Amino acid sequence: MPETPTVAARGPIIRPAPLRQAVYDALTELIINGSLTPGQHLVEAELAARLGVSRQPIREALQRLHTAGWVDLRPAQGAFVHSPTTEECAQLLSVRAVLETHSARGAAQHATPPDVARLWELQETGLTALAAGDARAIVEANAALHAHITHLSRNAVLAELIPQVDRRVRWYYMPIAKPRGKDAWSEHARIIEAIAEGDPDHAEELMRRHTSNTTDFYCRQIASVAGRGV
Amino acid sequence: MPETPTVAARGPIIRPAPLRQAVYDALTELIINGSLTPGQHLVEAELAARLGVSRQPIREALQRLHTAGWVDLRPAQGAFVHSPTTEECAQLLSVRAVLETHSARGAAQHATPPDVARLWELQETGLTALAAGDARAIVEANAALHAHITHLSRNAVLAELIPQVDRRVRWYYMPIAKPRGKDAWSEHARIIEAIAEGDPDHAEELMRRHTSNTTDFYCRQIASVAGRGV
DNA sequence: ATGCAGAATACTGTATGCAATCATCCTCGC
DNA sequence: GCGAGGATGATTGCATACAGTATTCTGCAT
Repeated sequence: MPETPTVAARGPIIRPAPLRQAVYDALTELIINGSLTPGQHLVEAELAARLGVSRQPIREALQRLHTAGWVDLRPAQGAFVHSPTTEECAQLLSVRAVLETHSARGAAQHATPPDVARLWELQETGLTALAAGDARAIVEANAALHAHITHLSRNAVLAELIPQVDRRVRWYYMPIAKPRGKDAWSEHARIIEAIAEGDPDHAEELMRRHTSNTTDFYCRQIASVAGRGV
Repeated sequence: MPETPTVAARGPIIRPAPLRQAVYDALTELIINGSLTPGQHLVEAELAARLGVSRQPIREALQRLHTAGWVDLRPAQGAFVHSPTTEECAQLLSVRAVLETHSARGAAQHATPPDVARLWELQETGLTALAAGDARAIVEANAALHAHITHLSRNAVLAELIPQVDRRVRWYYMPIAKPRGKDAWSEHARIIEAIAEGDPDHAEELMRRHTSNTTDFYCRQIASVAGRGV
């Protein structure tokens, strides 16, 4: 559009960077914060108008959202916000457990002292968020810590795959972040210690138990609430 | 890629015109068989002319190829066929090992007699290809068998993630398929037996050793050719 | 009143056109 | 001779336009 992109107070994209990326970020945000509810039909023209762009970047972003598992793309019918089921959450957590366990082993093999120092920093951030009781900050810190452990594993494929799973887990994990937090972060500390000592077997085993605990906690929480699966 | 077998019951497969899917398949084929070499710049207009479609489906297919790891997409510069490194191959194989191991466990827990019968059919196909010495058929049968084991794990997330890794492994695996074949398929047989007996621990352990053997074989092969291993 | 058939509508899928950007190469100055 | 700057060609990114198809509403017959 010939309009000057200077005035972009709300909603519309501000960055002169690739539009599809901005659209992708905007849509994930809208899905995470609940502006777009599971099962909702996403009309391309509507989204285009809402974000102030044409349908083309919208389509490309929807493709990426599809491969990332955020939306279901049904041919000749359009995009729908993905509706997570309890089975899928459990599967997601189980796969995440396997991948994270593997990355913990790699991290213990490759981590350097500066790397470990960075981990302790992230651990501190998490504890602060936990003390403040900010669920969103807790989840974010948790993701940052796990992401860095993945990074330390020096495995590009792992680093590419885990975020795909982890971001979705993050979404489902939000409601249980606070009650689970205390135990989780003390487990984190032990994992970091094992990585610092360069003990792959120990780090792997600790991460296995950590993710297993998280999964169990989630399943129990779901069971106690019952009927949260759409 | 396998469509959901739950609905694929009757009626001729009516494909309205999923051009992007056809383009995606065509391009992957071109990459696998070497018509498009690693590092090559993929010009949209050129591909469009070559496949007889417009640039739009090409663009969408390239997006998917990017997320699948087949091409690198550099902003404002275009798509380039991904150049695999030996480190990446090793990482790919290690991640695949972890995921396949997990899926073998799931398969042993959920497989029914008909499922097992199907596995034996696929095993037979593989042995036939092995006897014929057709490298391509061997790799294909191997992929089919592993894919079915993944399917039997009844884990949608796994079924979504593994092909992303496996198809790329398939590509790198081609050169070593024949020499590795004999041992691989006898190991397959034992894994199928464990699944048939519903023994998750045994199936998991066998698959772990199987993938480990494949990884080692690959690394040794690379080392003997290039002179530098991992 | 209910079920079905037909048309209208809305949306997706595809094609084409235009502007911005990047790479390359030639020319000019030192 | 060598490096810097600008011009030119090519290619991507975005927008718009058109065609095909699924959905929905309406009207009619049962």
